[in-house]
Amino acid sequence: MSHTDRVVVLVDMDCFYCQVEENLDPQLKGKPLAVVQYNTWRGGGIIAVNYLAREQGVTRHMRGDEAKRKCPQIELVHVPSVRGKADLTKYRDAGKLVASVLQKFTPLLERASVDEAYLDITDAVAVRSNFAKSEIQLSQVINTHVVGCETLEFLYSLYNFGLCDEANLKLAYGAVIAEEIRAAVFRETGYTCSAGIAHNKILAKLAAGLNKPNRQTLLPQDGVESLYKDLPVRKIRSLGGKFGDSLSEDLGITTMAELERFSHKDLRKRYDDKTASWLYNIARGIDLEPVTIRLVSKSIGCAKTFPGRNALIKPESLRHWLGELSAELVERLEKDLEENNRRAKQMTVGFTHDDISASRVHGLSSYDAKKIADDCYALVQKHCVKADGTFCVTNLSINAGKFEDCRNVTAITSFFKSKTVETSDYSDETIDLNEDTSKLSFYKEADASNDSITTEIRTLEEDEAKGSFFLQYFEDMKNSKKRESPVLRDFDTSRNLEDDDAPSTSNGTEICDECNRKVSIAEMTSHKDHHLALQIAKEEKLARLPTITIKGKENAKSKKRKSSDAGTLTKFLQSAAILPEDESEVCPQCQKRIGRNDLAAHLDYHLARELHREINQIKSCSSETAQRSSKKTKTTKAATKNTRSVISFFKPN
DNA sequence: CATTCAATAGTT
DNA sequence: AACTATTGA
Repeated sequence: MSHTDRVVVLVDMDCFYCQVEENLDPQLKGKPLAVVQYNTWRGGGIIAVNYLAREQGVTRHMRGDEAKRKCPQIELVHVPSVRGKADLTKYRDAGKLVASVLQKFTPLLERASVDEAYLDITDAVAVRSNFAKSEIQLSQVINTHVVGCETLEFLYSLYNFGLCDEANLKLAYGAVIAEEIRAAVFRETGYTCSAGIAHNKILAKLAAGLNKPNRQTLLPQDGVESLYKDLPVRKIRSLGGKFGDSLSEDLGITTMAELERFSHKDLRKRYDDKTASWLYNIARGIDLEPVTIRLVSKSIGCAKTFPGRNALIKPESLRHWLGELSAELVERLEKDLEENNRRAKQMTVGFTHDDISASRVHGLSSYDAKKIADDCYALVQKHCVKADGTFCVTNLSINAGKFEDCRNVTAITSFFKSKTVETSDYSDETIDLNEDTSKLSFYKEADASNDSITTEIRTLEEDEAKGSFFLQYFEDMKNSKKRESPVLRDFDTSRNLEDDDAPSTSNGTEICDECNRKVSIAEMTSHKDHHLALQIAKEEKLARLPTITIKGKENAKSKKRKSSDAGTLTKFLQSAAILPEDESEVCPQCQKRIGRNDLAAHLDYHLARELHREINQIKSCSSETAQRSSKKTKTTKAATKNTRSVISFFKPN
């Protein structure tokens, strides 16, 4: 029961609105592009920029005109204007399509915005690792970056020298599944996305932003320290605004590493218990907030600003715009009723007048645009009209919420009560019955039948088209001899506080000069062996890469030799560190002192590292062709030549 | 005169 | 219920 038990993925669509436009009009692909709303004032406001345009320095916040100046070739797509205001329907619909794909991988899906969602794939990972027949291969995580080390090094560490903990293995399977998720999203929607894989939501979100676009990032718990070293506090979700600024100012800090120096007690002096605990945990990469099932929004609203001279001062214009807003609102509410079988019971009308914002709540008995507009008009007028009878409104919004389910929900409710505990590990998760659980293929299937879950499994098995996670899940469950009882996860935020007085670096450890990680002194020898053996693994992986031709004759032997030779090689390297100056030279790559006779081989080691990095980059950009192919050829040659030297480096003469 | 619009969560 | 803060495209 620890904070590293879960596997959380944050899927974030790349410049989503731009991708939606590119797919609707494929001619736009390959061109710098921005999406703008309204073109009346300085070319409209930019709300999304694709990566080609970002390369040219185009950013959000810019006006369309400014973007044109920066990047004359840029294509500007305008958000359609309906009833005088921006209509974001197509992006909302595209977001729903993506969510429907994500849903196939776990019911524990939380839509965080139109283009972002959290997935708790802990159970899918458990299934994978329980039934895995072989080690995870690099090819399964070819688009994955790992914070703190090379992906290959991370994979290797999972299976050797006992350095791996269960937690990192889970994340590795999480990355494999995340690759599959992103591939499915692309296959079924044509959109690319980035993802973060970590033990919690905060870290998953942070990780997802590290390698964009169309890449994913695994953030191991032991990668947090290096990442936090220079990470500005504002990069953490919810610390990007005023609170983060005041935090930085109050504590006199800039980075997360600096925040970690504050004890819980120190934080408690300035913040309430909840905030202090949250900060304390987050500074250590701990976040216990659960992924909650949420597929639909809790409110639906629309708004419009009337800046400067557009301010509303006449009753007719006020009534007009409330009419437009309520028309849009009703349209969306009716669509929502169709899709989600629910009705909003309350509305809130918001308004800004003379720089003062206010809002009023009102019952919502029917989806009647005229009645809503009239009700809103009365409320706004009552509040905004001054003593002299004039008013000046610069912003209007209408929001609908307090949804109630229309459908007979008892069948589903009773299903959860009777079946959830025995079949699922989600019993501790909040399940909002306002959600349209019938959309979950699993629940729908189960609900449609009164038979037991086992019967249901057979139905699913017979239906190949239902290629969901659950098919595999139940398949594995059924074949499993022993099944662990459901585990209750602990999200109590008051727990998991480490002892304030404990030293941040425990005794008996040293920093490995290869990887800068803390390693216990007792384990240092085998840890060093790990780095050496890693090189052998790299040779093997290099040899296996399909686009690279390397003589593989030494593979089998080098693997066999691994255990027997690693120790001697360790001694070789360690002795190199204390060589006298006249018999050695300082390596220009790593500044280590290397015996003169071994310098050539040592340089090959660095070359192999570099090659691996290059090859990784080529592999991960497989869509590009022309420009890359020349580089690829060059690299292939170099790999053939140099890797053999690396092999010989490990071969006893 | 100018991001604009949308959605959520927390506080009082 | 009203208001504020935050995030994100």
